[in-house]
Amino acid sequence: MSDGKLPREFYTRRDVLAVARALLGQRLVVRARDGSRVAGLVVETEAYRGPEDRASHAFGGRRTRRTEIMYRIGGTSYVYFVYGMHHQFNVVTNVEDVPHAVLVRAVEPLEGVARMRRRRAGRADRELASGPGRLCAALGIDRRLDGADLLGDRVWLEPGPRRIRPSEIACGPRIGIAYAGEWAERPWRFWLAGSEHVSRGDGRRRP
DNA sequence: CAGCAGATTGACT
DNA sequence: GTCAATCTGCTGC
Repeated sequence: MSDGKLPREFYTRRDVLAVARALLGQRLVVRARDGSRVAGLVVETEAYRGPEDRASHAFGGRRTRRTEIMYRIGGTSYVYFVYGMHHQFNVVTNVEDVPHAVLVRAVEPLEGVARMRRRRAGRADRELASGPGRLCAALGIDRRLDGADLLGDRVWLEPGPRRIRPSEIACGPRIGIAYAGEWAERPWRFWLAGSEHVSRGDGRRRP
């Protein structure tokens, strides 16, 4: 296995915050039904550190059919369905049995843009994948990809086109987890400062 | 097995 | 800024 995919060691690092930062600027690729590629540059992520993180689905070591995937080895895809209509794509990190994961919240369209425009009919390009539900719709990610190996051939990450400097990375509180108390305040959301493709979770929060 | 809230989005006041 | 859509998984009766 020596193609351009990010290696297993990228995902099995013990620090999920480091992986959340390192994912910025990488290329998320989904293989379409006809074998062609649809891909985007990761511009926004959030770290979830179960079992201690109250905002994580794996808080308290919760282990159900849905969360079971989070306990797999780093480099596994965790896709779940929320609000009755949206999918969310996560990257499982750390070693087996440690339920850490990174939610990919936004990507900048790179390949298969015509297909994304079709799937997201009527949206401006900067809104094609600027949100966790939007990027799943644009890239064609659904629960069929839950549990997929990110070193396999259905969905994976490749090194991005350029190196990201630490100074380009902004951080702030995670979105939509107000119920998580003090955990909601932790600055575990990361994005490429200045990107026009980050989610509106940004501007929408706080006065 | 009913009720409810959710790692959101888009339409509308 | 407000709110419905829509359904799964979890919780509790």
